[in-house]
Amino acid sequence: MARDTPQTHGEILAAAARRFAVTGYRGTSLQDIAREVGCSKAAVLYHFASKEALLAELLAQPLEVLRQLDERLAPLDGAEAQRAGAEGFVDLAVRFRREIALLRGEFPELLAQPAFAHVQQISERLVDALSGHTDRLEARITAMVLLAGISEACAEFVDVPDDDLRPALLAVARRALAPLDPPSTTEDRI
Amino acid sequence: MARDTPQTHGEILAAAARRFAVTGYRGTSLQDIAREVGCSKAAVLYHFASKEALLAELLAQPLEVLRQLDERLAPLDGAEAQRAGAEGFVDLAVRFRREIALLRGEFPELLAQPAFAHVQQISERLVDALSGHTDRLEARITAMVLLAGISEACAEFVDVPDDDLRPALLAVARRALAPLDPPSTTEDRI
DNA sequence: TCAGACCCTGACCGATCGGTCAGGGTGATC
DNA sequence: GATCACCCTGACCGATCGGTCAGGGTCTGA
Repeated sequence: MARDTPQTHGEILAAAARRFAVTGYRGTSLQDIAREVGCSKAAVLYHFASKEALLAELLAQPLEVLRQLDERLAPLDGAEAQRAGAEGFVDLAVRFRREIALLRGEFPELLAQPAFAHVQQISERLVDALSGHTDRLEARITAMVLLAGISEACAEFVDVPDDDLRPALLAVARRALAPLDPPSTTEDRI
Repeated sequence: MARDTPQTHGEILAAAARRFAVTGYRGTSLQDIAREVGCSKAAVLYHFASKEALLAELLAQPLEVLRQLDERLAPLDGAEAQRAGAEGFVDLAVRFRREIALLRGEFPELLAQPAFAHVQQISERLVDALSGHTDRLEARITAMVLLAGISEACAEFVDVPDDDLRPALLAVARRALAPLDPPSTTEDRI
């Protein structure tokens, strides 16, 4: 038994993450990954049952963190949900920049697969929390702009240190959500 | 001479747009497009020199509009550039939802190709305008969040009428840019 | 009636994809 | 020295990709 693999397993995972971040999931072949590691394509498939399994393992941790965020947000309401949702998602996005970008950029259809069905649901609940559990179209659009924008910005500013990126993203989120946060229902029209 | 083609040309273009929007550029084969049109794959390649040429024609109009926006923004400065940039991009994104989503979602590498090099430059100038031509990291991050978020939201809310979507997006943009718009340099920290 | 442009087809091409498989090297255990 | 699990390789598979090609209908104009 012991551990599954000494080091190659991890090297393959890291190489895949690097390649996926540059050329995307579909744009990266097992051969590409093998070349980067310095082993054969068959070796990659010895450590991982399939290309999809490789992706799944790569996404396991960020998806688990996303699930935990979903759990934390469940009992919250209104402005509280918005604030916690924004902070939680910014943290997550900053921490898992590459993985989130990968997920968001390439998988309207992969996320539609049954194996990732729960992710879709969690995303919807996150939009719901960010919009303060309102059905108002404007609130939902704001939430979507923020979630997608934060994801993309994280992927784009890969080299910016976490401690610079996080507060800036939080500030944008707060400004964007501001007039919706206090229930100043005076302005309904733009 | 006369016109290039009677109707099939347009049908192929429309079918390609539909398929690309669902399964992405790479995820859509010429066979898929041909099947949707009801002709052979060879017919598709009779009307378009290559798959890439099909994409180029599909993107021609939105890219031209983007170029015009870039031109309009060139002489503007500061808050004026921000306002015009936000309004112009919201209009463009709402109008060309599918194409923008396609471009943004799939082509970190296709955009890197020489044929699309100018698009990359225009995008950078657009970020520049949205951040009020400032080098401040926070401003640039805000701009990126907005541009990416607006694109994604447009793709996500395909069924929302333009007249509902546009004002909502403009409102988000104004809120997100608000504290940066007047140069109230009192707050530098979050 | 014939020529030629136009539109399209089916067969085919080489390349590449994800994945399989038989077998070889190596190191620990008995 | 034999055994066996583990790690890995090169050769190979069927499928599919974008793209080519020779040729066949169809329509028009001379």
